[in-house]
Amino acid sequence: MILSKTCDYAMRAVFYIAAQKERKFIPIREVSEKLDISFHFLTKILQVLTRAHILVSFKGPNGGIALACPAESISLSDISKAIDGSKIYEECILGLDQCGDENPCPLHNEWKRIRDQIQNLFDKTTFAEVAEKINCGEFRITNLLKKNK
Amino acid sequence: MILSKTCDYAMRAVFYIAAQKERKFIPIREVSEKLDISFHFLTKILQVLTRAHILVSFKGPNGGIALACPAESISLSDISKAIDGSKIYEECILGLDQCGDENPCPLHNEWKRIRDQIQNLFDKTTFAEVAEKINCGEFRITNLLKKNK
DNA sequence: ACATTTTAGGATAAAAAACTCTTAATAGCG
DNA sequence: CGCTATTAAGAGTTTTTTATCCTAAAATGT
Repeated sequence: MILSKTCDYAMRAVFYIAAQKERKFIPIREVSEKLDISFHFLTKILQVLTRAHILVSFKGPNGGIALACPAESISLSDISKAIDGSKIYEECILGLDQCGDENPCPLHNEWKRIRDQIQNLFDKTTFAEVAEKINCGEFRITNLLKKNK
Repeated sequence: MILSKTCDYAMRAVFYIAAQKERKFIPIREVSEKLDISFHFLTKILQVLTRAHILVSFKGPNGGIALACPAESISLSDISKAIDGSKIYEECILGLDQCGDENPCPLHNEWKRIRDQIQNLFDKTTFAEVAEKINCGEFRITNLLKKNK
């Protein structure tokens, strides 16, 4: 798993919010129900994004959360870095410290190429693009199967 | 982290063994000391590889572990699958179930391309190649810094 | 002022991953 | 045979990640 589960939840939540163009504040409860993510846990995760100024929140009736800036200016890597940190973009695939062009592991050169592609994908993909894809209806951000309960 | 820490240890251990061309059975203790991995933990991990018939083991004096087949015929993905399973080659980056060409998530197409490259790298890279790289001395499989103790 | 809706945050629990320890089994050697 | 070197196996612990629960604080409408 390249992204933590926490980060997956965060991404999907922000996808959902971004896809609600017109609306202002979306209650976390609604997001949690639509995406089938534990409300309390999601609340916690989104607090991190609010503190990182990626989202803004508003308490009280008609409250909820909203993007802090236009979806065009938020990239996937903003979320991934806020939740999981930058390590996926820097880390050695074998977990070695200071693996770089100077002291490479045997897979460094090959892995670096792939890692850069991941970074490039996450950097260049904005939530505006993803929101459009979702709203065109051909892509989903929910599970097909409900969790076992 | 794309590979679990356990899998990283396994990879490095097999790298080490593969790099000892001439020798037969290498004691796990030696591997654990050279790579600075907990002996008992490494033992556990390598048992999995032995049960998967990637390694063979021999108890008693002059015992140890060795590759079960020539290093040319063991690929990185053999180890990764034995330890972590195949999920990294199949999983959705957002953690959604059944994300494929039929019910894609918004990142499916892009992620699939990258995931296939990872699979390709792991499938095509054999331990013979890596062993050669290690023996030529330009690549390392150990940490530079000792763990905090 | 009060009730309602909502986020914020702490405290805790459950599950998974990483690591440790102890004991058993096996093989070789004197 | 009995000693030693070595892996095998399994129980037990710690740490990290994921998830739940409860109470407080803020905003709104009446």
